[in-house]
Amino acid sequence: MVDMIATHGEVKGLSSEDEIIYWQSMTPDSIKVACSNCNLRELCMPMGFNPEDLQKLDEVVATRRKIKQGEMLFSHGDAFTSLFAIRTGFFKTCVSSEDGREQVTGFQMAGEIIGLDGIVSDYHSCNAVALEDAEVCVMPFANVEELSREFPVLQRHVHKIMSREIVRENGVMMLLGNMRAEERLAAFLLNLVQRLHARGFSQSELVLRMTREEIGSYLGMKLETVSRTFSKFSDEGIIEVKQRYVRIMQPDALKKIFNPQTCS
Amino acid sequence: MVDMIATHGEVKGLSSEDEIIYWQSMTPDSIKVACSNCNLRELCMPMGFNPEDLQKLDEVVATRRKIKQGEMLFSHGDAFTSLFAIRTGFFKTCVSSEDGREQVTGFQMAGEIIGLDGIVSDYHSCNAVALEDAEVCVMPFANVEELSREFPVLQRHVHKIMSREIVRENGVMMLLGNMRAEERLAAFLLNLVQRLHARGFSQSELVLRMTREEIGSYLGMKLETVSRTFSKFSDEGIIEVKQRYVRIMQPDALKKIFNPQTCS
DNA sequence: AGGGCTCCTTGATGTAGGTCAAAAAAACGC
DNA sequence: GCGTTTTTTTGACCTACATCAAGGAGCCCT
Repeated sequence: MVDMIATHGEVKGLSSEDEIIYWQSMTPDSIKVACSNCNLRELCMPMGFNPEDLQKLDEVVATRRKIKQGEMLFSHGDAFTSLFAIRTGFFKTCVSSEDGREQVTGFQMAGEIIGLDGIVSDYHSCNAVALEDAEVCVMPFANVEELSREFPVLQRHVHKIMSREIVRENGVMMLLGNMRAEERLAAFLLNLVQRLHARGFSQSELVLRMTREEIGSYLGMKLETVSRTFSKFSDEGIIEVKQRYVRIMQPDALKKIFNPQTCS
Repeated sequence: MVDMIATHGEVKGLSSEDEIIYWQSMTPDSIKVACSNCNLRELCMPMGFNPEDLQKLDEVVATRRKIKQGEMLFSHGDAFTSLFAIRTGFFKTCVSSEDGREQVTGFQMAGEIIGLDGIVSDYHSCNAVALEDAEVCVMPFANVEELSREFPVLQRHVHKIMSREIVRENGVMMLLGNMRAEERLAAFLLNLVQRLHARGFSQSELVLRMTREEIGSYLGMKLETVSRTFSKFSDEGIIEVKQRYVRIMQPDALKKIFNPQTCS
């Protein structure tokens, strides 16, 4: 069985014929987004709903929105009204200091939720940029909170999503504070490929949607260092790199670089 | 008016006579924690409750718990059941990699909430260590969620607390990824003193509750570099340092180091 | 009061990764 | 299809911070 690697933002089978027929069978007016029959449901929605509750849950999503590559979904200072569930495409989020330095705080793919930074102050504190053409489900936060009160399982889900983000950032702090360039890049690749694999893609091949500079910004290193480290891994036969395409030849070697303990 | 600087974990007036009398006037059995008349309420609880709701809200806190300096409130792998509101004392939270490297992910003081990392997987992923004798309010997360469903203002409050933590960590990522040692330490001092000031302490004097090594771990630098940078600031007359005691002589100079843009 | 801690400071030296520069390779626009 | 722009790679050199090392200061315990 051959895994797909082409488009990371899409989940295997998402743009299936079912999907197309579903859309065509409705008049433009009646096109209403519906979590209840979304292939991504298991990624961004809680499990274990009975059918009628699931119907109700469709109300979280108000509309969908398409974002072209390079465009911003939201940016620093924008009023916060909604969370966004990524349907297709790939995003980066970044903060920038007054003097223009930019820090990429994360890369997000289909099924992940962005916009959580806006809750605390009612305006966004970071930018979300589409790294490829994307579509998101717009979930007005008022809806999220209202339905959370009604459905404990949704409430718990929202809490877990936020907690997961906190724990992820803890891990990035460990990377940035304690790890060397090779360890950071190994961790980065392993994390990406693991998330892609969870979406039905290959666990050994991927196409990077971000530049060396963006990877570097995320990992606290310069683009030249990213490039050199890729080359080093490649020379050692750990990966194959051709521009944005990466093939992981020796996943264990990567794991060993990231964490010498766990692998022999 | 002279601000206090002695004990960071306590908020000005917290251990007042009122407090002592309040405790003495009750029999041991009837001692029940109560947010409704806690001096810290405005720090860790939402505003704008009417008295009877406030009564109800007391149910979030099950018990209190004292933690001695150096002891852990929770540690990696512990089952997650509760969030903790710090009443007095000062904590650090840290994660550690398999090979023993430790990354301090934050320092927390009175009125702040810790334990959010545990929500996602039902066990804690970091350690919380008391840097001085401390007392926390134990808030079973089940209570928090139940009352959140009943009181939208509490629900919103919980969401804001988690979002604030996400935004804080974004800022730390910027520090670790983009800033030089001096900028990191300046940012660190300004942040600490600002939070202390919000609790009624001086905006120019503070006593550090953590070692140089812990500061270094948080800021991604070695303890020697922390020490040298303190000395440099001291030589330049920006601060006065005597071991753990720090006096900020030129706050604007610190701000300028942290962010050249905002200050002239 | 004295001995053994831990914590902090400061100096000398080393190095990982940053900076600068140039060219090659893709990607893009018309 | 061709010129322009963006992205990537690689080399040569440099620097901010790490590492190693040695004292010194404060603190706890008996």
